[in-house]
Amino acid sequence: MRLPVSFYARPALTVARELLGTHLVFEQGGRRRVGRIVETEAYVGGHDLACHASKGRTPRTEVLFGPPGRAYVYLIYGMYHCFNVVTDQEGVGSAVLVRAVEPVEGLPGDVRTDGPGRLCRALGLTLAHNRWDLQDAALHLTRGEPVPEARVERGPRIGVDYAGEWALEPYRLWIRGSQHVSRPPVRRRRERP
DNA sequence: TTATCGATGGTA
DNA sequence: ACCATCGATAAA
Repeated sequence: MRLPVSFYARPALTVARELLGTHLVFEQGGRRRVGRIVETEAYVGGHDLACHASKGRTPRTEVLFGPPGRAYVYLIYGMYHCFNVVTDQEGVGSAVLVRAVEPVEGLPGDVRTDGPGRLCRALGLTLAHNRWDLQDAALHLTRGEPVPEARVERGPRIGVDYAGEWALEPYRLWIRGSQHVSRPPVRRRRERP
């Protein structure tokens, strides 16, 4: 049930695809929160100028080069967190950013989990969870209903314009039609009251 | 509806 | 100085 290390020990783009539909589980203070992953982004290695690993090995990026199946959580704009899973072989600085989940368990029905910052806030993920092993009973991923290829949509990654050509690569993946994807490609029409 | 702007702190 | 974001506000 829990995704094994072999799941993560593949190229980031492959993991980003396979992560769609899986469940992100985080337990803290006796509270269990679960979200179904509906949107991801692959950061494929040190040669990928959008990937933090392109800055080289630093105290912050070291975890990206470490063994697969660990959490990479960082602080962005001083107030939000982004949750990634480290992928590929040890020595390859790559990861997959989880950009949105659909509430499954332990989350108020009205809480927003679309967007990397919002989902971390909703689940309670912070810098304290950086470098955690994703085999941890309190933080891991589990299998979900497989998502057929026809339901997978791809496009450029968000917020990485500084990365030049790399910003154009279609490394953002999401489940077509999900109401929980951040910045839907087809502008969500307002529900009629 | 889209566009702009500022909060806020780790990292280098 | 920069930043893999968000939410408030303004403009239209």
